[in-house]
Amino acid sequence: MPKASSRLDLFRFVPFRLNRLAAEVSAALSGEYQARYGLDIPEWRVLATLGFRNDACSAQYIAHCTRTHKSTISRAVTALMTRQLVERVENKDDRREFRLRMTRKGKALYEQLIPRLLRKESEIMSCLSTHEQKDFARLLGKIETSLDLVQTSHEADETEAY
Amino acid sequence: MPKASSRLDLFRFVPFRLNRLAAEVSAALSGEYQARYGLDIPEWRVLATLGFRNDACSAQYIAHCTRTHKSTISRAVTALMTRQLVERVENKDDRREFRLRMTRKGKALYEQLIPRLLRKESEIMSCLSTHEQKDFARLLGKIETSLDLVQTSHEADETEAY
DNA sequence: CTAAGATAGTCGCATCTGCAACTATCTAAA
DNA sequence: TTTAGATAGTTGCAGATGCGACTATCTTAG
Repeated sequence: MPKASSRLDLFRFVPFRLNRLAAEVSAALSGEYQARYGLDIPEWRVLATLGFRNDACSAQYIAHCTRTHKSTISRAVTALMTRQLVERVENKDDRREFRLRMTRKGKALYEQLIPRLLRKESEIMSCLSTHEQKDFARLLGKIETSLDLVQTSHEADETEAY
Repeated sequence: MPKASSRLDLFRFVPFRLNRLAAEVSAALSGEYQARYGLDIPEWRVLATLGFRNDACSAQYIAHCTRTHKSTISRAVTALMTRQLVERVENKDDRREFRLRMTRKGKALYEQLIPRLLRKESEIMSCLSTHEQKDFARLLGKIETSLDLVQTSHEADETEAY
């Protein structure tokens, strides 16, 4: 019996579709944070993390929970400090690390940026009904969990412990 | 009335989740095509396109339908030709372009690789039930359509026309 | 206390990839 | 036919980013 020749339709192949979709969505959003505010993705991730946790945290923590390499975060923090959007203070309890927080200027930018990004996200997702959006988020969540991508609050506490 | 302070939870923000998930899934697959066969993503996309369309096609066509920059495809094709996995022939009707196709060696590699990649995809998606997998694909498709990411067969014909 | 190993952050290096300029070729319009 | 503009593909360049080495600091075991 001859071996059936395998074929793979790239357009039905989930890894390819995720890559392409992620790239396209990022491009759609970059107009907001990049063109308008001169931020790249790692810089935006730093601000987003600092803004959500209304609290100073370390570069390492941001790297962990955004799954971004620490050198990338390091460079993003440097750039943000140069622009005086973020500042850091020594941690007396562990002098290896710094506590990062947004400056007043950084917070102002953040407050301007967030509604724009949320609006863009809504636009992109508006092709799905409310129910479908919830479903999509739920399914994404299941895949994330199975790939161990989900940062539990417990892990966050551990990383944050000092 | 004071303006409500906006916050954005990165872990619920779909663009971030898509980026992270796509990166993780790519990393999971790279063991198959990269570590085992020394292919990078653009090279794999070229092979996938040539393999699915059992037919010679141009670099430009591959760039269009995989949404990859033509310079990236050009370099991938060069690398694949060096390894004798792909060959190209002049198109007499349009001497600007070349018709690309896999060599026997390229097809052999492709035939080995496909089942591995499909198995990996299945593994990753196995955290969803069959019904959920279909649902996920359907929702992805709706988003892709609304972002105009879907290559219709009509467009394919147009691009392919010569 | 000391030594070995872990961790935070920085930086040089190599790689990847998008942009834009360039050549060659084709198409269409005057 | 000539010329302007479009298209296929290549390549130099620059920016982004992952890796690994490095320093400084902390932790833990003996």
